[in-house]
Amino acid sequence: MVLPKPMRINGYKCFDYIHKKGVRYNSSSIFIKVAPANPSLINNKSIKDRSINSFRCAVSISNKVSKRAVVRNQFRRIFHEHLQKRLLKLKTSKEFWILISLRPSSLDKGPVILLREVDKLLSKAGFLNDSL
RNA sequence: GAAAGCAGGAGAGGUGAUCGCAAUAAUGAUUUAUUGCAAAAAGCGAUGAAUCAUUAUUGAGGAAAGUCCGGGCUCCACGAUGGUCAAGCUUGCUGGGUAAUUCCCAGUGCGGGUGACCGUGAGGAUAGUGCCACAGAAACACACCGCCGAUGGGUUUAAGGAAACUUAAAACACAGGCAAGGGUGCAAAGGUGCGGUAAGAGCGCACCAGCAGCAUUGAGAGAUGCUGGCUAGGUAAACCCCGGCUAGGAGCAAGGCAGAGGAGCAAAAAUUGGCCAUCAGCCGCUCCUUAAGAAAGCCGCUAGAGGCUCUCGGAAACGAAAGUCCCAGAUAGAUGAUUGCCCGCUAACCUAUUGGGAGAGCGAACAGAACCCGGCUUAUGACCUGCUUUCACCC
RNA sequence: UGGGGCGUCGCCAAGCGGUAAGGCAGCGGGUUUUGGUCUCGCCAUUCCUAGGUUCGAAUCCUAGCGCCCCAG
Repeated sequence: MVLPKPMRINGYKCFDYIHKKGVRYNSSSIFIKVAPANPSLINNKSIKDRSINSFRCAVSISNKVSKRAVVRNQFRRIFHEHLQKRLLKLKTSKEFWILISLRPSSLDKGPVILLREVDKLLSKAGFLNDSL
């Protein structure tokens, strides 16, 4: 299961903005960056006006995590499905952009452990107070 | 029955359901732009764009990979054609195939295998240069041990002679002859046998191997036969020589067009230019910058040296003709999750058997399109089909 | 996409056809009352992997694996 297009982040400039302005939360095999939304950077009209809820997410998996594209695709699908479960019903007053990035050490851990780490990091950022 | 060889097939076992993602199409709704009717507004209509909803269709591989070759396509540079030189090329037996190739098919020679069959970078080493460690006499022309003492000279002995001296006499081995044998080494100057000789040697002969010439045969690489004189190691994936081929540079991040800004020319003609190769027709035109750091304005962008079926030509690679089909186009990058039924396989253990375990479990390998094709290479669990070989047993 | 380079002992490395130098580290002995210093010795079965050329490859050729760098 993959997030629908309006919940993803598009374009080089958006990622550049998150990397510069976002607040970083670390754990052993994952880090996430959270930034308030900046819709002026999105030029694509088809996506700009639509917003299902107040989040946009991106999952970034480096070549160093695994050389094989199949493995990286599997990780991406697992993460997207998990994020859809957690964030689809949440609503906040502001819009936020979230970037989730895997470190190379995450290959050895199973997906269950990694998803727990994501939950921890999201609650650190202040989004998942109730669910935990 | 066992062990092999070759060729091919197919690649989450099949088929449904629910949810989800992407693209396209249709319908409807909303918003918006242009425009028509209308004096204007309201309203109605047309066209386009965006979003949402519903429905339908489609949605990765045999290697999508490595990016190792060859092209298509695009722009820049460039008068045309031919030749020479330089440069580059794993280009290098023959004939064919292909858009092209370092690819494919068929054959020749050589090598491997009992065989089916497999492999093959397969021009030139008297065009030249280099290298061949250690060992060994010597690594390209040499003599350590050894063999000989024909020929020349000498010493000693023997025989003859009174002596000088003489001798188809013997021994020694100085000059000399030899390269058979030993030893060295990956490799030592064609190999084996017989003759021959002082000893030897292609010195002579027979067979084998190699070279040259001739004949026959084949499209050719070659094959077969006869004759000849006996012939100077290896290495060119060392430099090189010969023959052949290539002709520039960049690469879809190519590039093109909307759009934006600036400058100039022209003001309904003419000229120039564009659509467009020409006529007609239409249009204000030209130049520069920009047109995001790869999508996020559009095109390029998926109809292609395309797939499938059948026929014909060919030994095959492949070619020709006909019919039929449309089969991914994303851009932080779409293919996933759950599950029903059928099908296939299965461990420990129990039992002692075409069994239970099993109304359970598993259905797995390599692996993810990014402008597109053809090839090569590499990765790949379990499986299916056909042909062939060897061995064993039975009839 | 295009181009360039490197893999040799635990680490740094030399060698580019003929027995794989050297330093650091490690281990053992000696010197010393002990430690350090000094000194002697040991330490590469496979030179990233697999084929090939060669009498003989770390070295030459081909294919693969891994790592790094440059250009836009």
